[in-house]
Amino acid sequence: MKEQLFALIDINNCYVSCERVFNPQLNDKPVVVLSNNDGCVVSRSNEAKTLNIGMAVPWYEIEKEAMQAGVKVFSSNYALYGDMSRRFFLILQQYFHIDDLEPYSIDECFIRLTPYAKSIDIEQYCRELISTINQWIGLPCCIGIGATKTQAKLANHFAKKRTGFKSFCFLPDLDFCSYESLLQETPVADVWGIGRKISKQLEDYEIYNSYDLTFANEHHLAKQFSVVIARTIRELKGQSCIALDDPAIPSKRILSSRSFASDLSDKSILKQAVTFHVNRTHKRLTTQQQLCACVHVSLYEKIPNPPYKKGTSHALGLEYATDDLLTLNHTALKQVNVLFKENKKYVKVEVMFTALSSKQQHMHDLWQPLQLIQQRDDLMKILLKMKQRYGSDCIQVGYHSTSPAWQMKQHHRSPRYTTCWQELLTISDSGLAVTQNK
DNA sequence: TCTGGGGTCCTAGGACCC
DNA sequence: TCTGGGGTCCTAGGACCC
Repeated sequence: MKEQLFALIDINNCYVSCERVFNPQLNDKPVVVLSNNDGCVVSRSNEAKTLNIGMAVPWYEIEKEAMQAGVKVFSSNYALYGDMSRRFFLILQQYFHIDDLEPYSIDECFIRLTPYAKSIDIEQYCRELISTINQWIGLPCCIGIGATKTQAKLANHFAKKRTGFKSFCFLPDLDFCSYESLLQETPVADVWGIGRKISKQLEDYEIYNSYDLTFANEHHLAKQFSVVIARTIRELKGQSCIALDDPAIPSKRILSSRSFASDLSDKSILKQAVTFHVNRTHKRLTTQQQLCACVHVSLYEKIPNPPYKKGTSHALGLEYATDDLLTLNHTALKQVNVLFKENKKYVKVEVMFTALSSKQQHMHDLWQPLQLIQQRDDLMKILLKMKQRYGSDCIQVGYHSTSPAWQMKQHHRSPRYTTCWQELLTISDSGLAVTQNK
């Protein structure tokens, strides 16, 4: 198999770096940016890191000490970060074809490098990119390159932490001994996909660093944990298992949530909050041109011990997938009535839409993406496409059993029947879903 | 009338990421 | 007294279908 190459580029200490662009006096000073409601630390400058200010630390825990140490603190300004991020991705598009880019977060992007490997000097090209980004929008970046996405992540980690690399690390160029010793010096929790819980549990298997994990028994660990860890091991060894995502594929879930500044127990205010979140979620739903199949509402109540809140949720499937705001809001509010309890203190509310396209994920490979077919012409187009793809004249037709009308499933389920291509020409019913006969 | 296997769909919850 | 706000994927288990 042909060797693949992935790069990961990201902005160093993104939010802090954005603040510094507009306030150069912050350079060389310890700076932190806080999350919503100034809850916890979400970005730190290197100077703040050396003061041992951890990521995601609750601000109230360190506020006093940090202020004494002269740390500059900012509430997050997502409009600013979003705008800087947009410029960052625009520059990337000048260097790589858009199909070779997978924006991974507001400040990170995976790049498919394989097509460029032969025609360019990769190191020179990447260093030029880093310097362009710095010159044009003032943001510092690092690039890591590996044969897999997990390796690229790791390489980016090295590029950032090891000054010797000077912001650029090309793993395939390292000799095996250097790679081995870097792996040994990297705690297993720093591997992409291995979090706090799993890394702790891995100690029972005498796996402490990335090297231990790379050469661990994949099948054994897969049994103990899940297939995810087996995939990570293969990726560490250079066997690519995680492909570049297609950014055109819309999200499966869209959610909006927020903690309240203070807890509340008034049902009508809670309903207002839910409506607010329905509005936000609905905006993203329509931007992505999706339909909502199911509305989930979660209310979080206050509890005395960490994590200080506990959620109860309720989901309601819609009879028809829709993007109608009034219907969605009505559905969400109904659930507040179900969930709400008098005398409880609520601290957070969440509204989530399951988008229609997620239904496709659960369907058999041979299912044509679920569509409600209103027009006979549309039906014919789909059937033609299926005929081309599967080369079959035999097609199964029925109301789809995964109609979003879960509550009314019994009413909507109809026997599927097998028919032939010619017969279908006479069908003009609406609300049909179509599948190839197995 | 009873039993069972194979499969799907859905929920809840856990772990991870930034 | 104070602990973001998005997302993803995976698993287990119950209900249901043929």
